[in-house]
Order: sequence, then C-alpha cells, then structure tokens
Amino acid sequence: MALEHAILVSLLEKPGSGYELARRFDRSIGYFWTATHQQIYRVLKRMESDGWVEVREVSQQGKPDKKHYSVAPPGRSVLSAWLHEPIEPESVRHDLAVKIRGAAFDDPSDLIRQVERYQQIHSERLTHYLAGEQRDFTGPEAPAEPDAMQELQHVVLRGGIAYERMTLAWLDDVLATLHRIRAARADGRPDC
Amino acid sequence: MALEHAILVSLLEKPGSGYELARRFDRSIGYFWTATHQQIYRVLKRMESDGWVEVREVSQQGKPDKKHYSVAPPGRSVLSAWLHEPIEPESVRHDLAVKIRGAAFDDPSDLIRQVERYQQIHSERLTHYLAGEQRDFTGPEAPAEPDAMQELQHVVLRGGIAYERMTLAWLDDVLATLHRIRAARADGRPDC
DNA sequence: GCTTGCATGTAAGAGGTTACATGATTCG
DNA sequence: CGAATCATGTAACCTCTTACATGCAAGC
Repeated sequence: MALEHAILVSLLEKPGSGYELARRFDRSIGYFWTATHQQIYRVLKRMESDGWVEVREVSQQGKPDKKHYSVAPPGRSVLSAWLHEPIEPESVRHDLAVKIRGAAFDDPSDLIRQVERYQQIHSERLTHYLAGEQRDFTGPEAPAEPDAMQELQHVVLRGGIAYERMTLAWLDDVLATLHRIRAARADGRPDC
Repeated sequence: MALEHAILVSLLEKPGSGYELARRFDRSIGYFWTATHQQIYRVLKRMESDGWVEVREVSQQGKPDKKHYSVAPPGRSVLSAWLHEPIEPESVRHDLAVKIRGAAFDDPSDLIRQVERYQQIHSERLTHYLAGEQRDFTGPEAPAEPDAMQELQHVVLRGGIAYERMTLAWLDDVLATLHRIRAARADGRPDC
C-alpha cells in the first residue's frame, strides 16, 4: 500500500508522465522501490480519479502524446498523513538466504558459481551508485549548497552504497563458507 | 514463488507441523523470509497434493492433533532444481527510503521521532541475533565441530548481523541529516 | 474466569507479475 | 528493413494480507 506514496514523492520531486515515472523506477527510485509500467499506469489512473494528481495532455512533435502528471493538494495531504504514520519493520524475502541454507542438502558447487555472479551484479551496482553520487552530490558539477531535497536523496543513496558494501563483504564470507563445506565433503567428512 | 522452497528447506532441517513452521517463520527463517500461518497452511496443502511432502497425523495428549510434515523425494528434487536456477536480484521495497525522500515536502520533526523508534527496533534485533549466535554457534554450549547445515545457518545469521549493524550506522546518518535540515529551516534558510 | 499457547483452517480483497496489444519515430 | 525508444494500456493469474472462525488445555 505504498506505491501510491512512492509515486507522489517522485512527482513532487519532478512532475512527469507515467512513462517517465516507469523510467525512474528503473533507476533512482527503483533502488528502493520496484514497480513496472503496468502497475504505475493502473495506480496513476486510480490516483487521478481520486483527485490526488492532476493530468495535462501534452502533444509532442515526433512522439506520441503524453499525460503530464503533477500532485494535487489532496495528494499532498495523503502523503503528509502517510509520513506521520509509524514506520513498520519491513517484511523481508531473501531468496539467496533460503538457497544458502538449502545448500546443506545439495552439492554447493553450482551455488558457488551463482554467488559469484550475484557478487558481480552487486559490484556493478556499487560502481553505479558511486558514479551517481560523484555526479550529483560530491563531484565538481554538484551544487555547493544542496537543498533539503538533494540532501535527502543523498542520504538515501548513501544507504544504498552502505548496503552494497555490506552485501559484498558478506558474499565473500558466504563463498568462503561454501568452499570450506565443499572441501570437507570432498575429503569424505560426512558433515551433514 | 519461493515460499514453497523456504518451507522445503525448513522441513529438511527439521520436519514438523504447520504450526511449528509458522513459529519458525517468526524466528530464524523469519529473519529473511516472512510468512503467516494462513500462507503456510495453504501452501502445505498444495505441496501435499503435489506429493512434495508427506503427512503423518499425530495424536497428542493434552494438545490437539497435529499434522507432521516431512519432505518427500519429489520435494527434494524440486528444491534441488530451484537451487540450480540463477539467483535473480531481489525486488526491494523500502518504505523508509520513500519516507525520507518525502520528508523534503513536510516537517521532518515527526519523522525524526519515528526513525529513532525504528533505530531501537533494529538495535533490539541486533542484540537478539548476537544472543542467538552466542547460543548456537560461538558460545560454550555450541558444537565444537559444526556440520554443513549449522555452518550455513551461521553464515546466514552473520549476514543478518552485518545488515543490522549497517542499518544502525545508516540510521545515525539519516538522523543527522534530518536534524541538519530542520535546523536550517528553523533558521529561515528556505532550502526547498 | 481470562489469557496464553497449541493447532487448524476459510474467505474477501488488495497488490503484484506476466503476457499480450498497439502505433509512431529514429537510428543503423 | 529491423530494432530500439517513446507512450499507453488490458486481462488473466498468482500471491499476500487481513479478518474471521473454532476448540481444547494450562496457568494465573
């Protein structure tokens, strides 16, 4: 029940079309909230009929028309009310952790390869985050005196960077553990 | 599409009833996969009719009958096949990050209080994890030579501990940022 | 007598995923 | 000429959440 809120925040940061929102959910916002264009269009339509957002149809040359959305006053109130609700601990679902524990009942070799691939994905993501930080917040092109919106975007990005670093360190630990178990099994130590 | 797999892993680690599984999803497994008893009963029923698990009805004195589940060979194959599938990057949904970015359009005071509460929850969770680690893996009562299953449970727990520590450090960062913004606004610097 | 724990479920509704569908333009 | 990008949607399906429902036993 919070895709609405993610959309409201994104539209407050910068109004735009459903398509543009879908792009943002592939990038900046997508780092902490995933949504497909189907979801976004569906929710935008509902938000429009509830009066949370306003639409303006924009003709473009060379491109199809688009619907330009911006937050209406009732939408701002809804967001404000949500911001004042207590933060609930998030419900987690980590496939990888399940797989690791499942490795006790299977040959770990394949999982090792997959963890290495996964590590590479996270490594690329970290590089990507760091490049974004450089570009928008810490590099020479960045604003000398960031406003509140930018400061908050930056602290969220720092969270993403910390998460990726922590994950990479942990994946090293996971790999070492999987290698140890494989070696023990190869030695014929029946450790399971 | 992986609650099935989480249940298979949990039943391989230790067979038991739906109720017992629901308890485990409140604790050890629940740290990386949440599920309610309604979900678990529904999925167990489907898994039973698909032949993935076997049931034995157990009468107990003083307690209601229970259905004791254990993994059947086809279930083991399903798990094995799933373990060999590539690991997909998980789809994230962090309310808190949305709220933080939303704070640019609202008074941050309330959010500060909530982040402090959230910090406390994570602090308690860390304490809880560390106690569990001590009890099961690093304390004097822990097995001197852990088997593969225990080593893998431990590395997953270490992941949880690393996650909590990272989160707590980041929340300090978030609080400092929110305080800075509030102070700037009180000074009349219109930073938004 | 009330609450907690054990043990199992049904049902409605919200939310998310996947597949399908259209149509124009730009770039190689 | 085909692929990619812009731009919007529908429909079916699956999953998850929330509320409701039952019933016994033990302890306070």
